[in-house]
This record gives sequence, structure tokens and C-alpha cells, in this order.
Amino acid sequence: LCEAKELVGVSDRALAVLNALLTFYPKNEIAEANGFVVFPSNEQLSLRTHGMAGTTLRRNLAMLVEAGLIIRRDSPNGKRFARRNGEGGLGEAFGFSLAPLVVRAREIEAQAAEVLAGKLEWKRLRERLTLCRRDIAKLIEIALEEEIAGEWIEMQKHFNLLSASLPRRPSTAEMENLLADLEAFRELIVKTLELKTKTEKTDANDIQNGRHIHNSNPHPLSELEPSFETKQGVKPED
DNA sequence: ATAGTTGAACCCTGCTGGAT
DNA sequence: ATCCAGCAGGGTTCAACTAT
Repeated sequence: LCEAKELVGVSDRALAVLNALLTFYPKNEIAEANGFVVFPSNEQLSLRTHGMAGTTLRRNLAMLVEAGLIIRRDSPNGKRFARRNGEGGLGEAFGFSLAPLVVRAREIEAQAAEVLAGKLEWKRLRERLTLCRRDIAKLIEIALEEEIAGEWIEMQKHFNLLSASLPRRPSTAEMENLLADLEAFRELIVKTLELKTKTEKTDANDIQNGRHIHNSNPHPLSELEPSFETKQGVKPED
């Protein structure tokens, strides 16, 4: 129930009240043979919830009833008590029935497993998001450090905007959306970097691959002055 | 700043038991 | 038999507090 509380629709305080209710159950195992009804007064419940105020107690009891975890077994005057049967044991009891806990045990276990799986998925997404953000920050940093041509300041601003759009406790869907945006952005950065570095390399090759001019009788200035073709960026094969 | 939660105060209901 | 105070439980309101 602690894991599945959100799916079941109860708060942690309501679970504390349920815990207090369970301490009034006479046996360790909830079973029909032991009866399902507990009948503590609000005062006793308040004591066992470490002094929870009566109003809050009632609200949380109502929440447990609303969530279908307990059932009210009201007496005519609303008081909780049990009639003694002839043999000195308990007869009819008025209070709260814990039967739904037994009936819904499997369902609650499945809900808890669902919540755990969701949390795991959330954690995985968060990790991917962190890695992606780290990648982007590093790539932009390198581009700026290496003074690679490109609108890196604008990209950094865009990255900051994307990062800031994530709330403190994002939902899985919010993270999936942002992750898609960031991954696309990272791809764009990588492509831009590849293109720019390739262009720079190619430019350098043009210079390096320039026609080898061999002059067996060189003019004294020809070694200092590049050839016209090289100056114009004309490739050797041209 | 805002929404949600909490707790005190007050009121209502139904039952019980003592006084008349 | 009737009345009434007391008790226990529930509901509502509102100010204070807390988390986001």
C-alpha cells in the first residue's frame, strides 16, 4: 500500500491511520475466523496515530473508506463497539471492517508493482536526460573553445531554455518530450560540428593539395608568393 | 504566490441514564 | 413516561501552516 498509495488514492497520513486501525486487530493475520471488524474510539485512534487531531483522523478514515480499503460498519448511534455473545466472546461488532484488505491484496500488490516499474522507467529517462544534457553542454563548450565557426552562443541559449523548461518533479511524459527535443538538438549540434570541421579540413586540403609547382629555375620571389591558382582556391585537378 | 493540508471551534444527530 | 444533560461520532468552516 505504501508503494501503491497514489494509485489506490490514499495519503501517507491515511496509511498511518490504517496502521493504527490494524493495531486494534486481535490477531496477526486478518481472516474471517477472527472477524474483520475493529472498533476503536477516535480517542484511542488518536493516541495510536501519535496525537492526530480528531478532525484529521475523521478525514483520513473517510479517505480510507473512499478508497475502498475499509468499510464502515456503523452502529445505530454511530459509536464503535462490539456486543458480547452468550459464551463470553465477541458478537456483532460496529466499527470498520478490514475485509477489503484481504479481498484486494492481489490487486494492491499488482498496483505496487506497476508503480515500481513506473519509478524505474522514470529513473532511466532521468539518466538519459542527464547524459544528453551533459553531451550537449560539452559539445558547445568544445565548439567555443576550439573557436569552430557557428552560432554557438545562440545554441547555448536555446539549450539553457530547453533545460529550464523541465519542472522540479517532471512527469514521465514531460521527460519523454524534453528528451526527444534534446536528442534532436544534440544531433543537430553533432552534424553542425561535423560539417564545420570537415569544411575546415577540406579548406586546409585545398591549400595542402595545391598543385605542386616545381620550377627548376625559380624566380627569387616565387617561393614567397603563392601561385594564382592556389590564391583563387582552384583545385589541382582544375 | 498559491494550492493543499491541518487543526480548532462549532454545530448536529442519536443514544444512554438519571431526575422528576 | 418524559425530560434533559452528557457522551461519542460526524460534518462544516476558517485561519494557520506547509510544500511547491
